[in-house]
Amino acid sequence: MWKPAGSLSKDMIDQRVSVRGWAATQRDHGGLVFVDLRDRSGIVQLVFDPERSGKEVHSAAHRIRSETVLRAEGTVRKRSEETINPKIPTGEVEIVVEKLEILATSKPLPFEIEDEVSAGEEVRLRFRYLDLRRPVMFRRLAQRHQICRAVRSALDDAGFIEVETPMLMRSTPEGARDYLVPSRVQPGRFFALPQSPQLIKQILMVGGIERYYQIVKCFRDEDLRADRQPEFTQIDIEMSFIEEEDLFAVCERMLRAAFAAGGIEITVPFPRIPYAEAIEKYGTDKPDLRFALEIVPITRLAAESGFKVFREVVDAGGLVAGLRIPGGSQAMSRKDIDDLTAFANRHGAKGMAYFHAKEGRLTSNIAKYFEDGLLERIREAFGAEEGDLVVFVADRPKIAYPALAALRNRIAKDRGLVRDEQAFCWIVDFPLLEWDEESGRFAAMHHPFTSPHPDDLERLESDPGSIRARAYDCVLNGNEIGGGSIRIHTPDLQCRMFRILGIDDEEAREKFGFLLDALSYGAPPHGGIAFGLDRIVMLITGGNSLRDVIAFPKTQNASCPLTRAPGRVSREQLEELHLISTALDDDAPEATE
RNA sequence: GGGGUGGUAGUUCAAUUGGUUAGAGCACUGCCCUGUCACGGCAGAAGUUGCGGGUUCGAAUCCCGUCCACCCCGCCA
Repeated sequence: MWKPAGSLSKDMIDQRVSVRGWAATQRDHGGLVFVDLRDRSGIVQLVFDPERSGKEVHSAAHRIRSETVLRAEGTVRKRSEETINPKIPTGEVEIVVEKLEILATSKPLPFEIEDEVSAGEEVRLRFRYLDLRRPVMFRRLAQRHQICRAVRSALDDAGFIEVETPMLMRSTPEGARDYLVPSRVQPGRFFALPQSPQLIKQILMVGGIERYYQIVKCFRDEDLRADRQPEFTQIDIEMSFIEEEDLFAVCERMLRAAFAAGGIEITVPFPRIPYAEAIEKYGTDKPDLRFALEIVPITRLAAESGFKVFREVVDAGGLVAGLRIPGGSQAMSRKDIDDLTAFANRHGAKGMAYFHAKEGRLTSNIAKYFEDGLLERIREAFGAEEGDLVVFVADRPKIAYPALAALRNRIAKDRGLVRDEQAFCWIVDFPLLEWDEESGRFAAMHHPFTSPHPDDLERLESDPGSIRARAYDCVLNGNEIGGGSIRIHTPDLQCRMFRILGIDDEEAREKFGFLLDALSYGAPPHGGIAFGLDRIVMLITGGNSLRDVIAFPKTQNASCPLTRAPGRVSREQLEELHLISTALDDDAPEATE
């Protein structure tokens, strides 16, 4: 007899039903009382009629307030033609209540429970249980669940098994900052929460699991962003006896299933783009391919100009490159261009030069430094047509490319060039190492367990900077949604790799001995990847923030307004853990001088 | 660590740019109301203007510090 509120329909007319849920709104006419009852399935209108509901039930109805929890029993009635509410799916019927039970009452609400959210985020998170009652929030969580189901099912079909891995692990050098957990039993020693189960899943491959996956929480103690939470969920995958293409095929099938669960059809296979090409064309290793707007290098042409800024950059071995903004000369005001320049400055560029394509030639405040023939060759390089604007950044590649990438995204958004589609790609052939200015040594671009490209192996010691890695990222619409690599599976190569990273044999033994040992007992060639589940769900549900697809997210300073975590602990707890806090404690008595 | 935006009633916002009693919508309380669905009507309560200090005859408004939220840079193998 119990029915979900959203399930009521014409088919149930004259049936006696019972519903339970929350009072969304109450319209008390003194005589007639209407209550919109909400549960997670939807809303149905309850009617309290003094004649049909009885005196007691009717008077109890006056006590119903917003978010009163109740159970009602009554008869489904067809609404008369003029009282049908077309705005809700159950709008053709209503329930004439004959029995009413008030199960719980609610204090006045800090904000209204409706999809068009008016409250600020801090309030929403403090009262997350109210926020979650908003239908859109339930839909997002339900969708997340469906996506997980699809992922599990797709990987299951491909022969993967889900294996749980420890949350209390060893802290390892490099990578993000670890969340540490002190050991009570072993004074002065610490566990680390996993940044990802990287090594443990490789050990699983050595253990003959062959195909592992896990939907698993990971922890990184770094600063937050709209698309970064300190605790987040990965779809973690590892496979034995495979090459890159085998993994890509599995992932493409999995992603197609995941997006289908979110009602989005995607095209596979995804284009493969070498890292170097991505940087040259888009300035970034996570290009948004929903629009073209490719970067055009004009370093050689810039060298011929009399423009000092360009000349100096070229002489220092830098890059001069630009973007053609179709119709930009006509559409953009001087202020728009100034704003764009300020934007480029925020992203590291020292300035932004520009040309208008007008009356068949390029003009601007710097055109006088360029001969006519040179201007024409620059115009041709960009294919600039009447009314276009061309903007330039000149700097070291390390500065210029990111600035151009940021400009590219900004311009496409501003000018409405972004197609409504899901543009996936694999970025491949990453460099194995990158030079770290701070420590004055090479660091692994992906991680130290990534296999170098076999063709480059002989240069590993002689020219480490030139080695390609068997690493790859999966990129969607300018977002990195996954990354992984084919791993090193022999102890010799792993030790060579450690040495290049400045980890000597002794330290390698101390910190990664278990891995080297494992690799010594017949490790299969293997590789894997990890996808950011939260990001994927965010992109599928069209959200702007990870916080909208995580039930209980952290705020920007990594705290939880609901539980007020992190909190203080007692002196006794610290002592038990052999810890002393160096932080000034507000609750402690003032230190006297 | 750095840059930006914001913080005023439970909540979302306003306050003529330093001026005398800090307002409005929604929510809340009371009364009235038999076809509403953003119900309606009448009346009412509700404020440490984030916090601390300063300038001033006078501060929500200006200055300094600090806390919180959001966006970005750094950081995130």
